[in-house]
Amino acid sequence: MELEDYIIQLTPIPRPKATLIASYFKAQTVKKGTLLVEEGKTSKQSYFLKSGIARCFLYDHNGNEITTRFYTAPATLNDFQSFFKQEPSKEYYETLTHCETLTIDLEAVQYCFHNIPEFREWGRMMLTMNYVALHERMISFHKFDAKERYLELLKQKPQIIKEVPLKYVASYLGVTKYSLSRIRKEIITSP
Amino acid sequence: MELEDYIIQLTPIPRPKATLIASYFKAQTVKKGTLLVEEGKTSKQSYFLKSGIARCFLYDHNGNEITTRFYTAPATLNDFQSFFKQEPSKEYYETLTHCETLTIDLEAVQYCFHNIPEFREWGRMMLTMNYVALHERMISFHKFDAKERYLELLKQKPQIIKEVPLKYVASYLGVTKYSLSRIRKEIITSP
DNA sequence: ATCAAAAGTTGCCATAGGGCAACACACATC
DNA sequence: GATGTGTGTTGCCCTATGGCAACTTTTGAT
Repeated sequence: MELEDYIIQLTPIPRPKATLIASYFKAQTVKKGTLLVEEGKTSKQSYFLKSGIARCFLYDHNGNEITTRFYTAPATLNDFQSFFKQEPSKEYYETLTHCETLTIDLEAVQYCFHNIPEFREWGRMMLTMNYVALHERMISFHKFDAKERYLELLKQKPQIIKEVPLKYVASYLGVTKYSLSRIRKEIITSP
Repeated sequence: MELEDYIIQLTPIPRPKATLIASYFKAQTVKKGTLLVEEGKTSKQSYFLKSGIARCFLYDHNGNEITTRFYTAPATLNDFQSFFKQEPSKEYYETLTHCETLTIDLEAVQYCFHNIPEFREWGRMMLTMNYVALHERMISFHKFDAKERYLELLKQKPQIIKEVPLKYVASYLGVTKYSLSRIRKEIITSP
């Protein structure tokens, strides 16, 4: 999906303004397995994912990777804390497929923030949406068990279940790959 | 803590501006056990907690209360989704002690948003802080077990452990009150 | 087509935490 | 001081999930 259309879809904004905002982004193609943001480094860019899938992950104290979030196009991707505060990121962001992205650097974001009120509004919308999504995720951990969370993800984002290796999905759901494999089996054998 | 000082502490802003912002809030005292926001109702106000403790909670599918967040003064308290989008809240917000609050309604917030750039900035800061805090919480669920989460809470917000009934703390940590009671015992008997 | 590496599955046993029921304790009210 | 309600503890057993090791399947590179 094009960035313009993505913006218009999410916030009431005249098309020319959306086009203007989109003009500050630069197109890029990124191959599978690329780290867009690295732990310990300060994020210099924000991304719009035009096509493809990405994930955010970190390591626990045993050195195991934990996937904390998936991004499926169309989506915006950045590390709020690192990008806006210009401090080292605590997580990695990695493409899981070949991706087409649009990128924008902090300078351009700040320029747009000051000069395009609709951009501010869009930014606030993005932040709120992210907060709400995270909150829902947190609640699902309290209310549901692993199997229910898996079924919910399958319903909401089947693309992830289909295209992403099980181990990443497992840690995202808060279980091991062994457990998730058993959950799958259970679902298949007893519907 | 006074709202002015709270604002100044969190965002670079001249005191007169902070005073101006604070002037849009109205003082109130609220007794223990009051619901500030109710599930199913649209939140009309945002709160600054000058003193006291509050919590946010909801019910799972078994009818059990789950505490999703604690607020210890000084803190701002609102339901972003319900307040800003004016849609029904999905959760309850309840005072756990007698509280002194300052309240502001949506109209005043919007007026300030349009007329005080520093207020916008402060709002964005609040939202970012909330997002980051929630994200940290989410990560702690992936990385740590119940005992470790308890010890972390004890370190970060001892006031909550001291003053809030165990059952609320338990559901906040994602365990039953039985398990939390056992975790406590374990910590006492084997340090 | 072949082969190596990555991904996924499964048997086995270990462990964390759930949930009931009974009990202990504190404190507020009368 | 008696009584009741809310709070916290604990014994018991059960279930969900963890984690290792061995295995099968899929995928990707040459």
